[in-house]
Amino acid sequence: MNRVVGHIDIDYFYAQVEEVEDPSIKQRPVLVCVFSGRTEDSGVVSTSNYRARELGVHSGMPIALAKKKLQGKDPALIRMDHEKYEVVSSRIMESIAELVDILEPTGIDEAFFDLTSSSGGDFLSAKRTAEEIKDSIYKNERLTCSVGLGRSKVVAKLCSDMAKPRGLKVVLPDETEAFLSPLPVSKLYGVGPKTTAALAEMGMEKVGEMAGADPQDLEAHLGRKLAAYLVAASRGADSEPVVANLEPAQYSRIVTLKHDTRDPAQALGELAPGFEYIHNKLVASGKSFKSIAVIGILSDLTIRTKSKTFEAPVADLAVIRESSSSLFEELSQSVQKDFRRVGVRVSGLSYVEDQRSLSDFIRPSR
DNA sequence: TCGCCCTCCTC
DNA sequence: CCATGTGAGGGCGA
Repeated sequence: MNRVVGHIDIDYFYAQVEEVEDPSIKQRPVLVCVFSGRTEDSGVVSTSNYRARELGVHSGMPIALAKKKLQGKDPALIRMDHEKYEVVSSRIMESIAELVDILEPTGIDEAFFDLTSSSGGDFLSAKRTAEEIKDSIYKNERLTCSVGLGRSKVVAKLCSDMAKPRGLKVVLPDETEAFLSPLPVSKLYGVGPKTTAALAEMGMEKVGEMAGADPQDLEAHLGRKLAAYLVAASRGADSEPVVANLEPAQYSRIVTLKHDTRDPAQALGELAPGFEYIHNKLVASGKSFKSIAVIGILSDLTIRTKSKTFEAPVADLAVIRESSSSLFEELSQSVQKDFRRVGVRVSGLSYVEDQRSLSDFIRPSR
């Protein structure tokens, strides 16, 4: 049977949530900003509405630069409120889950879903479900979203991307090759600037050119996994299943320092709330970690890490603090420049028997 | 397997 | 002049 895979993406999510909360800003450029706190306007634009985009603002743009572009345009600058968006997101995900076979959230505002068995492989039936999802989100939250349907994750994601804002695009199985072939390779999920450049060097700019490429050649330039993925994806034959309830593999926290420094004690001080945040995550999820890393982003924006792995899983706040301390000691001695940002990450997460909550025994899935 | 780095994703 | 924050995954040398 046909696989029927969907991808949903809420339009300019953070900014749209802010518009719903305060409709009076809707006609203005809306910028949801991450203020780093170094100077008044330091930080970046996380999301903006379409009015702002028309005026040249985009995600990742420094706030000061965005303000310059919007002089005289009466922009609304709003501080990002992650918890608020998290609450809205959870409600939406729960509502979608009721309408699909499998739901795989891949971010705060997007998810893959599988409709293969409920649609019986029929895209017309799946399309009706997709419309139902869109309608229910609009009815309940007043938020618009874009949805794509195709025979694989890569196709579904491309469709939702092309459908935005507020659209629905379906690519039927027998339309897939013709749909993919003329697209630039950079449109494919997982193909960023570096991979695009590498492919261009091999003479490949369109997806169709990869479908017929020599796998050995691709592998030599891009590595085994990526080569295999690209050949499959370019034919719309990527076979990654939609999987519900993916467990996080790591928790991390990075902060921007008030002032650049090489002093490990300073770095540690500003990161202290980060240690607690990670510890809370571990406790809440009932998990322990096996590896811990500290991350330093230097004044020239290069990234350095230092990590260690324990023989057995641990979860103590004191261990996080003390390991980070000694790792930062080592890292600061090996770098020539000051830290601009510092972070900590725990990985190799696992459940520890006596930390599991009762619900895990009542409901063995998880 | 570990440690480190690179690439990519989203907003 | 200014450049956030979170997480996944892969390559590669040791």
